[in-house]
Amino acid sequence: MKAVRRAVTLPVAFFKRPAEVVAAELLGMVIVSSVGGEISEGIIVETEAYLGYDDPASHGYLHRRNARNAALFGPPGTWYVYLSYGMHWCSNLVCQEIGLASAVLLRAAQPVKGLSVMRRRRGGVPDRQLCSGPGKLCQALGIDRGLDGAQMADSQVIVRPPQRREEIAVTVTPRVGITKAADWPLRFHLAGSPWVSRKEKGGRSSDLPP
DNA sequence: GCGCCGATTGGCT
DNA sequence: GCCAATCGGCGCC
Repeated sequence: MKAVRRAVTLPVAFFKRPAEVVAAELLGMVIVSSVGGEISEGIIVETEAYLGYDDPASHGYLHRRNARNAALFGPPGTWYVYLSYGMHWCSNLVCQEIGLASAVLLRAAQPVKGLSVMRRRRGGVPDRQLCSGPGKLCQALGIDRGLDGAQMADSQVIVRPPQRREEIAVTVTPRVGITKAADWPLRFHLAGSPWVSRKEKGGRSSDLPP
């Protein structure tokens, strides 16, 4: 009898590190959704780091905790999903340690599998825009509040390393759509990727070891 | 291609 | 009231 191939996902230890490290290393990894029994999958091309209670742009700034952001204060590897502007879901993975309120926001992905599912969920927009933003990514992958608070490895949406790790170039820019600490360079994306949420306008490129 | 603006919900001042 | 880790449509250059 053949050995069953177990789904390989990231260990909790991966998330037990500073959010900016996790954010950079998530680039090039694969996000796999089986929500609703339908597989859809993409390569993560854009992320943002939120550092925790010291970060004015973090929902957990100054330990501000409420019913909505409780998952952000959970253990590393926890999904934190919240509603933005009353209509878009945004997905984060908690980093570092319990209570720090540090996380990485998934901002964009390159669709690679389940394109028809994504197109249906996204209402037939051009493929380039299926996952080119945090709200779009959630809609394409079927992510909503149902994922909030789940441990990633036990959930219907997991992240795994790519089949083979290629050398990638990461560009760092300020974060998007925030007003506080808006100049902190904590947004990361694959250099030159056409699948990101907005065009590059400057930013520093650097090579990441394989 | 770029910038402005409305939609819509919930938590906070 | 006011604001927000957004999106898509519209007007204008």
